[in-house]
Amino acid sequence: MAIGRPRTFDRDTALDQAMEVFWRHGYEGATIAQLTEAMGINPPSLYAAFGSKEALLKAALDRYTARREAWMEEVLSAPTAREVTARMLMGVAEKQTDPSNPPGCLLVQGGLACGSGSANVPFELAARRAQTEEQLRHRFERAKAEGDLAEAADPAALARYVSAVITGMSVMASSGADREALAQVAEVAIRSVEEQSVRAPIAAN
Amino acid sequence: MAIGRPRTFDRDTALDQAMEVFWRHGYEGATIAQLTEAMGINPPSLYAAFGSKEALLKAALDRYTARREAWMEEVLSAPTAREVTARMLMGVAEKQTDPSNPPGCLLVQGGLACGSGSANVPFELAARRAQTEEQLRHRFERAKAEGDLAEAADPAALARYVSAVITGMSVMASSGADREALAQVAEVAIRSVEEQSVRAPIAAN
DNA sequence: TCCATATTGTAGTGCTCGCTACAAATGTGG
DNA sequence: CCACATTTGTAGCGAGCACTACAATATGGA
Repeated sequence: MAIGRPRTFDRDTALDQAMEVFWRHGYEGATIAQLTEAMGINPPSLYAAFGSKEALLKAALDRYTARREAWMEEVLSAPTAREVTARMLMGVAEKQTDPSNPPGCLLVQGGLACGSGSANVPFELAARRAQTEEQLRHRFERAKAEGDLAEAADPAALARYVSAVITGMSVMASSGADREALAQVAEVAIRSVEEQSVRAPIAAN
Repeated sequence: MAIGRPRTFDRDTALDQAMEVFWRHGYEGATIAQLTEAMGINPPSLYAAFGSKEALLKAALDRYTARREAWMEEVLSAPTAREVTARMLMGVAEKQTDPSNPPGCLLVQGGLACGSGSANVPFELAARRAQTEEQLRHRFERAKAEGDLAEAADPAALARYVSAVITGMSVMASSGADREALAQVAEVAIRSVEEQSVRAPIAAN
């Protein structure tokens, strides 16, 4: 059997370029022409490799979350809820203003409201944002079980709160806020979690 | 001199309908066909009255902020920084989940990232969001001068923080969070400002 | 060497976009 | 009742959209 003409581009490299376009212009604002030019390929190659514009977005989102996985694990491995929050928010302040990427977070910039033809894109992004919140909730539940968070603390509410602050920072970054501005916001938020922490945590590790 | 055929629609009513379409679908996701249908007019009437799609958005934004002006003044008239924040965030939790409007905030849902042809729409929205932050900053500066906020408090940072939380809540609301969820976030954030308040404020009002 | 298979580049497809030309309609002032 | 000014509805403009038909090209296997 024959194998066929080999593809001239690297799938993941092309996906990185597409990610950047979606990140900067949003799903609806990104055109196939912009995407193909950034990816260095022609439309038929794009459609053969990814299927559709929306499927390309999903592939880019998969790669986006996969890229942050290692960092997320490092964040969640911090010994206390307060330290988890601090690493998380300070990391976000840095990442969202990293000049080697578009500002903000792809899961927000991708599109909060879309036209009727792409109505499920906002859902897709929201579902991926919810994953981070869930990871935080689990971590905070563990913190409470370990006596690190106060008895009165609500892990789900805290996770929602941290998640909301992250989103707010993302929007700030996308409209031009610099790292110091984001770090100031992070600092205030970190104290909120600190406030609900037990003063002398068990710190069993 | 003659006066001409009278217009058959009310400008502000039509603007309200347009506002809702932009709110629900974003600037790029809203089509002229959707707008004219919601406004109950035909394209030539829209263009004669507002000039262009972008000018229509700006008119809708003007109306949006004008509508909230009275509420903002009521919020800012609260006696302490803590109370200002509480009224603000609890009001936001309620307004952003009010079923008589699309969820979230028009200044966020309108569009964070846009295609190259509408690049200044995100700027326009960011500028309007910045106004709220500025109002909060002024109010917090006054609070500090009145001895209501601690000496160590940074009014600008606090205003940025509250502004970021509002934005985060807006995104949460747009992806389906209910009022209780938003109120929980608000509650945590309010405690952050409380923490920077002087325990027995001068409360000179 | 020739076939089978897959990708490539060119050049479009139909469709919807924001926007407008134009003529009929509807009012006021003389 | 006529002349003028403005709006209305119809119909359609060029441009750009996501997407694809097709032929040329490049590989591995027989």
